[in-house]
Amino acid sequence: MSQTTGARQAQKQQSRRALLDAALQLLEHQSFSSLGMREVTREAGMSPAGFYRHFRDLNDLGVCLVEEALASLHLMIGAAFAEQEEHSEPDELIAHAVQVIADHVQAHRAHVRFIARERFGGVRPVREAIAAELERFTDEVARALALQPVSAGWSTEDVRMVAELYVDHMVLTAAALLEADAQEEQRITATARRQLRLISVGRRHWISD
Amino acid sequence: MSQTTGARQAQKQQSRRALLDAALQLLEHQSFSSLGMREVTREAGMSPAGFYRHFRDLNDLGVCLVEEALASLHLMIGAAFAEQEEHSEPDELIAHAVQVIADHVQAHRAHVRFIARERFGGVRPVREAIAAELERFTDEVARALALQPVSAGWSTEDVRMVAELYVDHMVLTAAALLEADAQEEQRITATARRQLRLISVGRRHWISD
DNA sequence: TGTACATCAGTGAACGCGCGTTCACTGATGTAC
DNA sequence: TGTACATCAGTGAACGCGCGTTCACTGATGTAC
Repeated sequence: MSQTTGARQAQKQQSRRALLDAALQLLEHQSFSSLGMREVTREAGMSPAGFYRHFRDLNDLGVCLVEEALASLHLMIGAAFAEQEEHSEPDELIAHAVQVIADHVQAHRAHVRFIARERFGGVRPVREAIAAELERFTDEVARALALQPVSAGWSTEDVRMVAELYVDHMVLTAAALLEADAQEEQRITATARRQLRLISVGRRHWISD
Repeated sequence: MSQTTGARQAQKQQSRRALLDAALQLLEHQSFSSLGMREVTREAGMSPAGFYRHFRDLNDLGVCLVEEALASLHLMIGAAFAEQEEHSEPDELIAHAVQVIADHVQAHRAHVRFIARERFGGVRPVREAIAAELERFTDEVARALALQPVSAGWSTEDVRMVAELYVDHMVLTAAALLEADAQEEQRITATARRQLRLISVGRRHWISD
């Protein structure tokens, strides 16, 4: 029976999860390059040698975290764009988008912190994995932007440039929200809405080459 | 005589410089939180114990690096704004500003890398020092923007929001240029110019509250 | 169902190594007379 | 200028400690008959 046959696999999966979660936990107060694997196994309640049953080394674990963190981001942006028809007013749409980011930070704090911290961090494999995922992410945003009426007649470079601006802005806003208390959160989201409005005004009056 | 009296101080200053430079050198391939102080003294050609004649610990050295790195950035932005009268065409001004950034990255590669990498890095004292300096930096930019004719009638919040957008954009562009070869540099600067133009268009058509 | 063997996730001890910090020291530089 | 003493930047040895990795192992889970 597959239910019992999978028991071992299920346990292994659970241990792997424990290692990933332990790492995310520890990364709240340090950056990835200073993380130790004894530290991670200790936090996960496993003996040091057990680590090697799941990952080749810490960088391997790091790359898995990148994929995991950006998968949830993909879902977020998908949801945000899917709902845009519900908001006829541009300002309403912007307010909603910023709220989606704030909610995402609330729900995936550790993942967002990891991406923000390691995007320009000192560990090449992790940095490159993040760059590659954000690239794909920007493509996705560019495709969605190209469908909006305001982009009619725009060159692909111009659409892409706006997509990059939005993605960078989103990641920076998320990073800023990480350390904010309730009051700072108000200020940050208010500023983010203004900035998105400025970009939106720029798009409406843009003359594409 | 003060020339000879200062000999000891001058030598000390030189050793301190050697430690800072050694750290900057090592930070090309790792992040600050994984830096070791034996590593730094080794690179500087000094015995480990000598370190304590100059810094309390590595964080102390890190904060000094922040101040140093952002001092050169202040000079840069000052120069960029001072020269703006020479460029009557907005597009020319934007192209010039982007060139100033590219030149700065070329001339202060290690400093720029340090700021980009540690801005959201895992070492709190360093992160907070960078945040504080960028804050002052943004104030400076906001003051310069307020003087431009296009900002007439704008609320201080709106001017500040644009300043933040510019500073973030500048730091991101500088970070992107760090790892770029000649061809990528073309793409990055071209995109940066487009983005600044979009923001510029947004500013011209903005209606401040 | 029961039995005998295979698999393999996780253990615990061991290894050599580099770490950060301390300490008493050395010897060039600085100062007082 | 010359001498005797003070300062203090930098040394080299020593410390205890936690690191990453390896190894033979244990015992629960899975498989074949």
